[in-house]
Amino acid sequence: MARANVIQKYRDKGLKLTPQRIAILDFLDGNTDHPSAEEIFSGIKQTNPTISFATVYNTIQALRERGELVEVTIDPERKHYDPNPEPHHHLICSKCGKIGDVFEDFTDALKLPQELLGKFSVTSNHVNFYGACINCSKGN
Amino acid sequence: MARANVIQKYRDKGLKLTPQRIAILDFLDGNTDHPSAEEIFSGIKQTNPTISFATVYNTIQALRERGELVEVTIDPERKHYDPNPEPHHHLICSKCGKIGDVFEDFTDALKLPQELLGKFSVTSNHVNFYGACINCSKGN
DNA sequence: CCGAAGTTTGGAATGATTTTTAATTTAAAA
DNA sequence: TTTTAAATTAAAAATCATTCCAAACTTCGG
Ligand SMILES: [Mn+2]
Ligand SMILES: [Mn+2]
Ligand SMILES: [Zn+2]
Ligand SMILES: [Zn+2]
Repeated sequence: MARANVIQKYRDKGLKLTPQRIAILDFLDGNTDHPSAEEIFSGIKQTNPTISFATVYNTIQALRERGELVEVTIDPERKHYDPNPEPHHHLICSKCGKIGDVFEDFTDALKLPQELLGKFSVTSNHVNFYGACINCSKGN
Repeated sequence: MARANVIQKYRDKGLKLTPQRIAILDFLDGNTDHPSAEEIFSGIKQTNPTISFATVYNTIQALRERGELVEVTIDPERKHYDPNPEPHHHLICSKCGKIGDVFEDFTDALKLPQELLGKFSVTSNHVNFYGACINCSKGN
């Protein structure tokens, strides 16, 4: 998305747009790396050397409240963030930790077994695929 | 499993069996609640008032190294632990946070889309089902 | 029993994340 | 523009789960 459009989009959502926020939005726009807060912070710091962690966390929260950013709970060490709020699944490389996307709806296949049908009503599902990314498969 | 058998099982794995460890093993044996470290700690403290958090974490680690306990990374706030190391999937109640088990192998249904086949080699998968447990559905 | 090796403990340290603070900046209305 | 309330910022402090540490204590084989 063009930067001007990104800015317009968030202005419409009632976000006051500061240079730091624009840098964060810019960094996240189209980003499929599932960065952690720290990774967002250091990515931004290159162009905004004075940005603080609080600003990163504040903005993460503002975006989450507006449904524009999703917390990804896959890495036991830290939270990661996904600027794509569409439901999708993830690949996790057990070697390098890289998180990739899988856009496919498995809902039809993911039926609960009989004995659980009356005990839990499912509203959504999320699949994690563990294995090795191509990079880590090669250098094995 | 009978307590004597549990003890034998871990002795065979080279674990020195202290009263604290036995209490933890006892607490975990057959437990399907996916407790956090804190929940293990307070569950044990009733009968072992002097136990420390470090012991709980030490034992968690010892059991994990022996493949007897699995870290569950579902709750963004804290780690949970599952004494069932068999591959299986989870139900997460979005209301009360309760984590339940789903014993069913969806592997055949969970094929990566064409374009990812050459980019990632999957070794395992894990499905999280989100929704409402029967308790939370009723009191809705 | 003895002793080596492993374990427990309480407290301190760590690391990610959140909250607080006081000063600054902004949006939006006049 | 000017005003003003609300939002934002950077830095510091607080929080919370988890890990580390050094000293005291157990376990278990011999
Ligand atoms: Mn994603
Ligand atoms: Mn389970
Ligand atoms: Zn990799
Ligand atoms: Zn529930």
